[in-house]
Amino acid sequence: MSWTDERVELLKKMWGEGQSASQIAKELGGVTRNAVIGKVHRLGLSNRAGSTAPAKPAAAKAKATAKPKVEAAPAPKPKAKPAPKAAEPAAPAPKPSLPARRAIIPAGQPLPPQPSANEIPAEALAKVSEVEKKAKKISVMELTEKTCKWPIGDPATDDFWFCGLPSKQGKPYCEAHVGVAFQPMSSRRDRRR
DNA sequence: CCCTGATTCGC
DNA sequence: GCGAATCAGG
Repeated sequence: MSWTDERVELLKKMWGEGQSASQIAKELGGVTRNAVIGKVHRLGLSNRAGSTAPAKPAAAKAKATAKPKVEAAPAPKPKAKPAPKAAEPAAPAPKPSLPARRAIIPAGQPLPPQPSANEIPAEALAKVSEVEKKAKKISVMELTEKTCKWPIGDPATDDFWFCGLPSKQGKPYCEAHVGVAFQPMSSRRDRRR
């Protein structure tokens, strides 16, 4: 597969939305997450909201197979960029408004079934109860792709908030809530594949 | 062990 | 330019 204009566009879009490289790769198909990341770098858009490693002072890593690359030109090059990360002119947004990053909550994920019906393993429910005690109680505004979107309380009252705990990979909920949210599928027999 | 992005370097 | 291999961190 090659990086057609459309594919690059989708890449930019998804990356901008905070999608992970693997997710983007999966969506695009025919490419690995490495390819996506590589492309991202080449496109100049690399940093976005805090990622896995927030503090990375771009340390010069001397690897094992260190190539005796004779660069280090003593001549003061104006375009040398050994400097720590600074603002990158890569995205000269002519639009002063619209924050570059918007925590868009895609409605793609299945909405949480209200924790009422369904017979969910007592353990799972217990776990949820426990989790809800230490939930971050975040508001809808604070939801991101990485926060558990499990609603707690009555939406019609003030006693309503979202779990907010770190959601599990790809899932919209945290560990505990994933347990009760995605369990209903076949409790007895019916074993797929 | 799962994941994440970052970087390098042969192609 | 591309991306697998590798690195480094959560």
